[in-house]
Amino acid sequence: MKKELPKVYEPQEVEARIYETWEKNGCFKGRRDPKKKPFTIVMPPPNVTGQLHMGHAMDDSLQDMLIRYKRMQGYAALYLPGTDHAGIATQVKVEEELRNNEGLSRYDLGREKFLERVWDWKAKYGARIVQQQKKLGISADWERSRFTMDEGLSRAVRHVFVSLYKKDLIYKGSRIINWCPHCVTALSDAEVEYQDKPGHLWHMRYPLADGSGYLVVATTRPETMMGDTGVAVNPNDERYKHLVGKTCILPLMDREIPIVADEYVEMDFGTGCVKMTPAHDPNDFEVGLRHDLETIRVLDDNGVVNANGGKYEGMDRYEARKAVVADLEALGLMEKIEPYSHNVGTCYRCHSDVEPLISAQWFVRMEPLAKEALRVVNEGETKFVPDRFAKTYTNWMENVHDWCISRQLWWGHQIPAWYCADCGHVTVSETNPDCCEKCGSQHIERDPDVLDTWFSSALWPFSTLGWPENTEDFQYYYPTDVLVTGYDIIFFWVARMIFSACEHTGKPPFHTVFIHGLIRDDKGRKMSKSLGNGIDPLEIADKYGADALRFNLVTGNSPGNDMRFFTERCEAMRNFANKIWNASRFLMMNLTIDKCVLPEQTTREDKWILSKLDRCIAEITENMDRYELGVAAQKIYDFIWDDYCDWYIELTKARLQGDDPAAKDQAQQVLCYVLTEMLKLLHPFMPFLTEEIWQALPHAPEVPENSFLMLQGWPRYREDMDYKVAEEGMERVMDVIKAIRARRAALNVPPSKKAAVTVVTKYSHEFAAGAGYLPRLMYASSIDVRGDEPDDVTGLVCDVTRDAKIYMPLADLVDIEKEKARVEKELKKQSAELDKLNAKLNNPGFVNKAPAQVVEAEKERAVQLTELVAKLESQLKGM
RNA sequence: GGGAGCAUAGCUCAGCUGGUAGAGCACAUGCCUUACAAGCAUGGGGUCACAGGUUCGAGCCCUGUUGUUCCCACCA
Repeated sequence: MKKELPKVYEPQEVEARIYETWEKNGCFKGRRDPKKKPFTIVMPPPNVTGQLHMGHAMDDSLQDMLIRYKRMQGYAALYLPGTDHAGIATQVKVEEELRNNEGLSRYDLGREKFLERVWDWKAKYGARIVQQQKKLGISADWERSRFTMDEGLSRAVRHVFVSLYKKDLIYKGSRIINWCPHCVTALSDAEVEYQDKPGHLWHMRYPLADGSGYLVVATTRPETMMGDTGVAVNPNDERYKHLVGKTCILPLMDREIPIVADEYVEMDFGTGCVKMTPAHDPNDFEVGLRHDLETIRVLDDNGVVNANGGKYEGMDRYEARKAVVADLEALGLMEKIEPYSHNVGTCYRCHSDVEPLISAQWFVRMEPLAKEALRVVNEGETKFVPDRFAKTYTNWMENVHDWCISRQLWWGHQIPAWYCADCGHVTVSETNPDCCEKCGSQHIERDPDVLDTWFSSALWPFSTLGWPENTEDFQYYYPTDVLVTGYDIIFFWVARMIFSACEHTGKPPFHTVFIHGLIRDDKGRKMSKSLGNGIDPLEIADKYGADALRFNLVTGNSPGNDMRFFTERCEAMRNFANKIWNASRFLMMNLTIDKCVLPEQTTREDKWILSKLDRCIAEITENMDRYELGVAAQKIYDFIWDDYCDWYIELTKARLQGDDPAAKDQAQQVLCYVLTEMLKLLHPFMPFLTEEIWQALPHAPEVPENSFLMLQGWPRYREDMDYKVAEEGMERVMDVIKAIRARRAALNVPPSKKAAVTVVTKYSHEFAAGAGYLPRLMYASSIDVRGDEPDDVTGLVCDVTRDAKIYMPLADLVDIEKEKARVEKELKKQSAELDKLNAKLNNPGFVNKAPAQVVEAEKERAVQLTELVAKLESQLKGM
């Protein structure tokens, strides 16, 4: 069964074909199986209109690696995908399109027609990202794909809303909220990004009403002064004590406002007098409540001054700022202007400055919910990996404010609350009511607002499984196992899933939160549209293969840390893929067996590689279980390249190309067996390549025809194996080979020039067993392995390893002085090491206190080093 | 104002519970060795930021310092 394969691996051709086969054969399907343990990952739903970026590629790849691993381990794995309606983001996009193409606003269309457009958009682009995920090899159960505005999920949202409302955990109230004048909606605290921006501190004079002078207030926001309803000073401030209780005149508005004393005011900041604008500042609002100050909103929903703003009405907030400042200056009321940099809240979607303003919104009462959400993390029912993120989470949860959940958008889950025009009662109901539940009036109107998009995402781990129905899926798969996401959405999403799940299902939604970092460009900058430094994962996958991309994304950094993306690294990973391809190609070219069974008799080099494989399996399994995916990937990389390719294949060539059919079979069997196991270990990381190769290999007799690598069992390590002796022997031989290579390289001897090699060692039997491969690896024309020194070593180059002495007739190539210097240097190095070691062993502290195992190992090392030093000394003496 | 991360080879980063410093890329030398030049072999290159401490032993643990990045927070 010889196969002709291209010399270079071509992922482009392979990947699409393999994926299609997997999908056609239902390999990704989550199947409930009472005999198996479930393992569930719900995919963080990307935005419906989104495009796959590097962050998704990493997030999805990590999930896919975990799910493939668990699937191979025999779990009933479910990888549940879906998309998010992404309220603001999507609505903004459709509005943009509408404006650009038809010059219309959403108000021109009206709510119903506009929503039709959004659904059209969703239908058009919603599947795009799924196609992109498939290119990466994501093995999600696509048939179960959910959308946050599906009927089922919408029912869950209404159910939750009503349930929380009934428990008084949702309320409507007038509070200071973050308002985005560009998106024209309220935002939650989490949706505000603070940026340090250069600004000014304006010192403005407010004349006292009694004409006895003026106060100077310092502000960063002069444009809100029309809404000032007081000036506050600290009660202990001697400068102003006499003014408390008096009034001053608000300039430009000619309104008399009280001077109040409040602890909130810091005496040593600014002037110690603060203008109070309760409608536009959360602190002022609180002060206003304490002192019964009036609340006057002066900005409308678009950030434009309203009728309360006097002559400034109709001005945009920035315009108004300029006008106010100019007018105050003209009146001589501007005391001074200082440059001042301060934190300005911006909208996480459009980055406009957020306007704090008073507004009637719906809120989730967080304090009672946070309690359980904190408990499950503190008590370890839900673990963060790496665990430092648990602190991030608990810090946030401990200080969380009530969550503003209403949005003045159209795209989303409309709030299930109806207002009665007659009695004012609010009816909150899962089903649409005909009349007011209190007075029976039919004059009821539904709240036009929709819910925060994260309100529905918060239910994702259970709403996607059919909850609130107690479905079989829900019973079997819930709670889910691992949530994989970036640290940037712990607050938005992870925290909210946890408290929602605890509240509604009584269980935390997953036992592990696996956090990864962000992907940055090669200079360490965040990838962003505005910088234009984003790298398209699909382009990379096209060029280097999805496998190479995946491997790149999982290696070279530790969990939770940001990663810089280097295209060159993809190249290195592609080379790795190609390396495996060629190793496999080599095997195919030499293949005469049609079943892969580990032979009963094995050679020492077979035992060596099997033993290495075994350790590799054990370690990689452990790493995978500890979410150390990068370490696991690195280990399989090293094993394949260094141990299997660079050594083992070379060691088998003599047998493969020799005349002994039994030896030939034996070598093939082991090669094939080890390759198969390696492919399994590598499969979670490089699913396409491994599947492609596996399909072409002979399998174990029990493996059915037409089966897939992705559905094979995860390798087990064989505890019965004890190849320690074989392994050590092999490594002694390898040391000699390496020494010969090094000497020849140092002397620039081309491989074509063979030499007669003499090895002096007490382990000569180990070399005898290598008669087949040694000449090739030692570039030897003849090999003489002996226990005693040869009689005449004149004209021979000498080198030593810890267990052997090597002679080669290359002396004519050697500069004897240089050679001496080299040996002396080596001797010095090794002696120093030996001295250090002896000092350690003579230190009673070490011998008595260090673990016996460590002491033994060091003693052993000392013996070896002593031998080596002795050899070096004798070598030097002979020069 | 709190909290966290990072500082290791020229570059980018690994280094798990403390036990002789690693990888990839880059560099140098020699190789078209019958799987692979996207390769093979060999080599150079590190006071593990700094200062203390714990320990028989510290890149790793503790304290402090410096530099840097990020998150949170209602000083106008």
